[in-house]
Amino acid sequence: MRVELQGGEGPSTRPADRMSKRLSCAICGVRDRALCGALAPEQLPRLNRRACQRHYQAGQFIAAAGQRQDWLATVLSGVVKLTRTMCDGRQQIVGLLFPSDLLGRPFSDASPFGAEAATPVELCCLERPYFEELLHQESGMKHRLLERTLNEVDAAREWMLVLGRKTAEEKVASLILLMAQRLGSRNNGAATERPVSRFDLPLSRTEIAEYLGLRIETISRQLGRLRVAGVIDTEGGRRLAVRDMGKLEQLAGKEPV
Amino acid sequence: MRVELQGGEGPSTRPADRMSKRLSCAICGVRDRALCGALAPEQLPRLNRRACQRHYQAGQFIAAAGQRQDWLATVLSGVVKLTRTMCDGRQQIVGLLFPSDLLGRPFSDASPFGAEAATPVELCCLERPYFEELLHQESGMKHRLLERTLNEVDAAREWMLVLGRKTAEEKVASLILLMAQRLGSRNNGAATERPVSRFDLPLSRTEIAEYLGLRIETISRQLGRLRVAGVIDTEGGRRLAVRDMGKLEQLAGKEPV
DNA sequence: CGGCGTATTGACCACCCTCAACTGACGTGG
DNA sequence: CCACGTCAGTTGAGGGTGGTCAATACGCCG
Repeated sequence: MRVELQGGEGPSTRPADRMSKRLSCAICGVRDRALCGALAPEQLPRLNRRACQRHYQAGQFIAAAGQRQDWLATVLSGVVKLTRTMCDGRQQIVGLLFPSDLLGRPFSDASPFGAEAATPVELCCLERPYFEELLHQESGMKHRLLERTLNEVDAAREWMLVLGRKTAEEKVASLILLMAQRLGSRNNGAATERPVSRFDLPLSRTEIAEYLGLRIETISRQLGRLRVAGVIDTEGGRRLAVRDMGKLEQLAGKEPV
Repeated sequence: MRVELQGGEGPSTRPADRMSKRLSCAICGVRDRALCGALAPEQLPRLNRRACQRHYQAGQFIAAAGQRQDWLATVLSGVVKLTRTMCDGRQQIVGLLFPSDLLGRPFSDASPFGAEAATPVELCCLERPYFEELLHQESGMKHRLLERTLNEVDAAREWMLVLGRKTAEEKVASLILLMAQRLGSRNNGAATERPVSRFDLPLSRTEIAEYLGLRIETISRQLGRLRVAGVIDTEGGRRLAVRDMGKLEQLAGKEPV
């Protein structure tokens, strides 16, 4: 198989599909941060033609655990949760994907984890064989994937500390902090942004509990405690405002150094 | 910087260092599984000259969290634990490295995790700049690293289920199962081997507790329960024998499918 | 308004933590 | 040779955090 990508066709000769505007890499909001940001602008039109957009409603399944998945995707908008379920129904959220993150397990047909839309989600999908061939030809893209994956290992291990050693209060505080960091104003997903102090939680109480290894009632109680302590404000079910970021970090058990 | 690797010098012309035998890639027991297994045999002598072996006793620190680490290494023998510590002393083991695993965080000076020898450890070290340059030149090696890192993400996420959702008994059973899988007879570290039913735990009770998010007393009690249930035998502190592997898997909450 | 799903609050309790004492192996030194 | 200290592991008693079950409140929509 040979992926043709170099022969950048001239401008304004793109195929006459009506959806091309919605798929255009040129105006893609996450390209600079996604894997495809490693490609040169001339390569985009061809990539564009192989990409296909998919939409999911909140709660919809994107991929089942252990199932064969014949495409991979970049998250364009929304939040995707990766889950692991035991046979008796106990479930753990093992990761969250934000815009620009890659969904899918390269070089392996089936992932042991399920993927589910936590909010409405837009994906930009590529067929698996095409995607993997692209990786082999574009070493810059492969390098980006490697860096991303290394960061994900670090993040997963960091979360192991949360799950294994923190109290319920620290867990909830850690989650709020994580959300405040990743839900940057417009550039959702960037980790380096300054934390935002007012946002909608992309997860229900049940999902928060599944991410923190707690029960839903415990989440409610701890959020209540944080509210009466003046650390946060909760307005309705999902709207949340951080009143005292320093205190929140302290409660999350963040290292001083 | 240009890493010279291709010019394979002829046989029997190797430099007259007295330690070369102990460093020889030719007789290295983990090469086929380690990153350097992606290199052609002709490339080994030069790699050999840049590699340096280090030894650690059990309990010795290899790298401190947040500290700059100017080399990376392949684990030749022994078990390395990766730890994350909170300012009040609570500690979580976030990963274990077995022979052939890579120690260190490529493309980033400092890792947020500490590395400590759980058993006596032998490392095969390369300077960071040399290692990273090698990765750029040898795409096969880079690809191996990518696959390895993807597997590590999966393993870390799998462990998040253990930490977040399993009971103490299931946690201990899961750990024994993990050890039985990774401590293969001679090829320590290979994940695909059939589980071995008799081995020495590479971790103390305290370390097991730190890996499972439990207390040392709970470990003792759960091991006791597994022993009276006839699932395992404990002979002295660390020697352990699995009497009923099926029951152990069941207790670990392993999915049937 | 009534029905439904999600979130909150309360009462009770179990699992695991905490603290403490004890055992056994090992090494040192009188 | 045994006394002694140390360290890792075991065992026991009691308590606290978070789980469980149930009732209630709230938001959404027909």
